[in-house]
Amino acid sequence: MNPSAIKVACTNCNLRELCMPVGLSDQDLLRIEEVVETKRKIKRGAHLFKDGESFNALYAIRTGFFKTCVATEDGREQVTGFQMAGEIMGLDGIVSDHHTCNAVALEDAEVCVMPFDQIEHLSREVKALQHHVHKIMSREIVREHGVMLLLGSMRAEERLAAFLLNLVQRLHARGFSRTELVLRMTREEIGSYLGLKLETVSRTFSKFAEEGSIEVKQRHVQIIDPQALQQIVNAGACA
Amino acid sequence: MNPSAIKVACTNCNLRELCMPVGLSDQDLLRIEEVVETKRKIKRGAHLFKDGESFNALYAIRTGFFKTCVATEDGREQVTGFQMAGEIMGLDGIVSDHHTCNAVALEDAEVCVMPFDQIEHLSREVKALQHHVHKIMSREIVREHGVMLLLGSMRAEERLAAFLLNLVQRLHARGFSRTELVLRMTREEIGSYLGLKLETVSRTFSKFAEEGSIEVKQRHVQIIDPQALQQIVNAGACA
DNA sequence: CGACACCTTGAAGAGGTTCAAGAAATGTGG
DNA sequence: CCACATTTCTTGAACCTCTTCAAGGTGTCG
Repeated sequence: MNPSAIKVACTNCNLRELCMPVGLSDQDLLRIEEVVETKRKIKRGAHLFKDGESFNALYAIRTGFFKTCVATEDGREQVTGFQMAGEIMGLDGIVSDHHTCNAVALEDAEVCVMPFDQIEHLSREVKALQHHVHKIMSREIVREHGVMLLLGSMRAEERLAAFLLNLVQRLHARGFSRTELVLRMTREEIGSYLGLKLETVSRTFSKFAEEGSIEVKQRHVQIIDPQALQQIVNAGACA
Repeated sequence: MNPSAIKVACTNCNLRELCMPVGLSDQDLLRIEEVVETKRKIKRGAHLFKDGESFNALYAIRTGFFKTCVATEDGREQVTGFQMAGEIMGLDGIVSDHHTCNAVALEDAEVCVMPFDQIEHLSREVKALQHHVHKIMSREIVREHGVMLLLGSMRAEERLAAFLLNLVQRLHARGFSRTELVLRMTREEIGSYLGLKLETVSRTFSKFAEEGSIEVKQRHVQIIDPQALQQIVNAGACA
């Protein structure tokens, strides 16, 4: 058994409303809690799962921050997302019983391990869980539509502005500041996600800072003028 | 009732193995057939569903060809995919009970309408159906990862080559030629999907034709040298 | 404290876009 | 069935954004 595996209790988890259906009976909640068998700790830089590994479970992030990325044999890499507390990882593995991307912790992290056969079993009995699983997958599909829009039709400044706004919005939903954030990823990782080179990311940060929209000190970013950023995102479409 | 609604029979459908789980008992198959209540005909240019409409059903394409696209209020548009016979549309609508993209027929089409509440109901009882639904959603997530890789890290030629190879591969799986295809979409729609302008798409077609990899007559494309196209896709990663 | 990873900035260059014009195909109505 | 309007496609030339290459600075961790 994994030495970093720990028993878990959804009942007291403050992320419950993020990863669990709402309005469950106490009884159903307890049954789901049995599915969420263990926690697993992941050190910064370590993989939660790797491309090619067999798929067994979905993972709900309790603490920490992850990136997921796909890679081709010939060395191309693309960050497909950044995940934070309450978000679910591993959905890519269902179709082929093998993971098709890598999940890497960008800071020390803890995830809840949810064996997928148990999820399927229980969601045949608990309607709310079933629908919740469907919603989670649908949400991921819709999120990726948004990324495709970003990659396919936005320019560098628009991409970075949209990225920053998305990040703070998600952080704010978790109780953090809506104006201040600490980036857990490198410029290169941001660039990969946004389809830009790290130099372009860096330059664009500097440009936003010059314009007074943000303040940047390495990975600490302060959003000074969120509306200016929003403006940048919307303005581009007027072409 | 929709005048173009027609009773359907999965049992004889030659696309069954594409949209249905395999190894079903005759009994289960009949039950699923009840879920697939009706067909619906869509004229070229008409919407199957629109962004904002309430979500009721998933759609399996019987004949015809679709595009799905997202749009922002401010006029930006992005084609998120092209769908052909046997593929499932509408997954985007599950999360919010409303569709978040547009599905437009690029040629006269017929789809099977599968009310989602019935799918959920039945997949609580038929394990194979449940898993099949999960796989379909996971497959879409993985597909979109591929598009993100394409948009985020490939150059124009690589994108178009990958696009063509993907199209013929899917067509071939449906019994069509693996070297000849008729594009059902405009250069502009290809461009939107690939994050390029229509002029770039056109120029790149011409370039491939000059190099002898393909022959292009408007929307008729003949793949002369598939390996050359594959080469182009792989080569780019060596940077 | 030193090695290493990460970030910033500049200058030159390439790839893709934009603007523009014309050609080919498609659809429409008489 | 043909003429005309419209849409779609191709191609050229100038331009612009982002990349590439390069160097130096900053921060971090053992």
